[in-house]
Amino acid sequence: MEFSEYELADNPRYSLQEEEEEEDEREWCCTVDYVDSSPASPAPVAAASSDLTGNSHKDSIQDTSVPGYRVIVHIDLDCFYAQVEMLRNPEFQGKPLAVHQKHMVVTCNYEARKCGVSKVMSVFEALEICPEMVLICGEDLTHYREISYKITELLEEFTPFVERLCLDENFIDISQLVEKRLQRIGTGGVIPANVFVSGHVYGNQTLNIADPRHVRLALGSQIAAEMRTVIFNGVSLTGSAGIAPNKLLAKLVSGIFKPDQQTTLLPESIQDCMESLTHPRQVPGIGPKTAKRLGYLGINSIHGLQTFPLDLLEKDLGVCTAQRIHRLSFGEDDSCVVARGPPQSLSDEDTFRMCSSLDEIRMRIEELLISLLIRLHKDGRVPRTIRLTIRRTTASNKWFNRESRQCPIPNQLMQKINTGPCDTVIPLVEILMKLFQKMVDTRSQFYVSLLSVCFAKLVQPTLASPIKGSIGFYLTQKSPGKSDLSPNGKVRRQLLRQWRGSDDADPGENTAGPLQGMESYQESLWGMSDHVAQVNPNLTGSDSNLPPGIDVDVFKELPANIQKEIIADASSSKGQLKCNSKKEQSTEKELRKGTFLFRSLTEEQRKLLVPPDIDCSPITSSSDTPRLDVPSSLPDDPDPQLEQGAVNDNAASVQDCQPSGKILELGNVECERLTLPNSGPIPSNVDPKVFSELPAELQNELLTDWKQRKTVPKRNTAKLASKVKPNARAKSPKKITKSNSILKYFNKN
DNA sequence: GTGGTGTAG
DNA sequence: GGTTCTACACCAC
Repeated sequence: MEFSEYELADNPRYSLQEEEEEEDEREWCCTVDYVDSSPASPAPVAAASSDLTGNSHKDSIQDTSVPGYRVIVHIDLDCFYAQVEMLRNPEFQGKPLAVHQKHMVVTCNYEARKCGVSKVMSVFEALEICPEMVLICGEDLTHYREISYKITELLEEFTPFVERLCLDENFIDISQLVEKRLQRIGTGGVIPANVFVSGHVYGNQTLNIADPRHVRLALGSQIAAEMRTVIFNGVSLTGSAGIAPNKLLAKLVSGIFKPDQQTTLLPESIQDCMESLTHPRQVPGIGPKTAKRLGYLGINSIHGLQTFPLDLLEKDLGVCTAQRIHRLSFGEDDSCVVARGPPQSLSDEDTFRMCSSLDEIRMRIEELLISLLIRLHKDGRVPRTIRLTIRRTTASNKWFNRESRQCPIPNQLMQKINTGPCDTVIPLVEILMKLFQKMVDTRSQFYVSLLSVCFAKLVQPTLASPIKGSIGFYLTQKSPGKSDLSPNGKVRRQLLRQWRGSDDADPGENTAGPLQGMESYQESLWGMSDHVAQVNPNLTGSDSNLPPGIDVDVFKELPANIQKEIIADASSSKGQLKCNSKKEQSTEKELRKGTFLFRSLTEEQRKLLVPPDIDCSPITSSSDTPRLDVPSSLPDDPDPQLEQGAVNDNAASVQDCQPSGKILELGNVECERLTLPNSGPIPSNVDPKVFSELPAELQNELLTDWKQRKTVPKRNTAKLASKVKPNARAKSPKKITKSNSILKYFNKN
């Protein structure tokens, strides 16, 4: 087993130095001395394990070298989304509130539950039951994700053995914290008689301090209570906890007393606890499919599962699954708590009633992609794979299975993926459209009700060419007075937090409000903070004439000329950013994402902004040019827009995303001189109409760009494209500074 | 090793 | 079935 770089090298909290600090700050907290950063001390050996779903974990950090009774805590935030929303909108406190995604209520607070509202109820139904209910759309998970990671981080202050189950649930293995505390309170092996259980005990079972298992669980309950207190002090959210000898049981009992309570399960009550479940489906680890198959076997109760012949079960479900769920039915679960670190993939998806046109598919894919690119930029890692998932409804048969296709991301595109949407959106959309066409015969009628875009195989960019915004970038920067980048330094701790998405200071350094800093990361998205408010420092919400729905703070972050453009657009009834009630929200969202301008352009206009390094235009294949691994049987996309300005007449293909340079070529061809308002000469292969519809400033930017490119030594790019290696081309002098380019609004570098 | 699908929470 | 994610096992190639 190996510790991930994240776990050991990048996480200062697990260093010895930090342990000493932790001891000072919180004397009751056990030191984390089983993870030693010194090279002489080998990392703890982990056992391959499996979680409740049967997934094995080769990189578990469970330390099997320490004997003793396991104590696992499961913390489940109480109606998480609703709590977050009440925190963000204190005026909603005490009112019935539900959070919905599309037409479904996904969670609601206890006031709404009192009215009969429940999860997975339609919004319509919920409002009928409770007309005064506050309804909040929870489709944008950004805030929830932020707070969720903050909570995990707070828990990691106790121990590194924290496993995120989902946004609002964590498992914590506190076995070693318990052992430490035991050593501290037990003098000469004698346990004080005043050991108690914090919170409820399952079945009101009496604690027996003569039983070392009871003592450990009791101490565990105290640690769990402290964890809940830390969470509440840190983010003002309450949660319920379960304390038990394994993950399965901890999860089962955490929900018994809610909200803001906890339950400890003593070993003698395990069988009672399991038998209290009315159906196998209630066992975490037995999902709807498995439960259905059990139903076919006539197994509809825990007792039925426990007593069913294992060999028959194995025949039907396979040996592995059968044995696993059979053991689960007895409350046995030896799976380890696995700190997984950063997510292995980032995805975004959207559902809709029906989508049957390619244009709409493209638009939705682009929206998902831009949203994902922002998260990716913040993450700092680079994906090697992109995946498109769809759910379609055929005319003959309604089915809900998902289908997906994926492909590697071309190297040169991968390297640019974190620099800004201009560089990558269009080629990535083209890739995704190809993947879509790989699944759907677009020549016939199709209906799609879900689209999901996923970046997978996330890797750190090499330190040799770190991407700004990534941890790698900061680690290679030498800034005066901040040279402490040692594994134990607080700078590193902050970097970790930046990666996590909360830029606020260390606990203890910042005692301000619970949500402070949660949104601060947005300021740095796409490098907008590099060009910031000093452009127009006096602007305020009251005098800005901003269109409704635009966040003043975000607006102030924008360059002055863009601010003017927005105001001008707002005052014009024909402005591109004109808002209707629905559009207001998307405008704000886009502003927050820093992509509003890009999105306000037509596709053809955007293509003009594609930087020269990435090109989707067709190029004759070359042996030394990396190619995207999409089967050539894909139907070629006869997209005329792509062919515009192409080097040759080949049909556009995903495979042809090459670093050659559409704009570079534009700058090198003999230009037809056109007379347009604000115009100089524009390249012959630029549609004058498309160009003329661009905002004047963009026209000027492009003209300047083209003019500059004309100073680049002339060369036959069509030939060059097939000869020059990608890396060499990436470093070619054609890469013009973006300081005066509209691209600066999108690029941080 | 890669890609597609299914299961799970 | 309904949402929005994230993760991983298993299988085919």
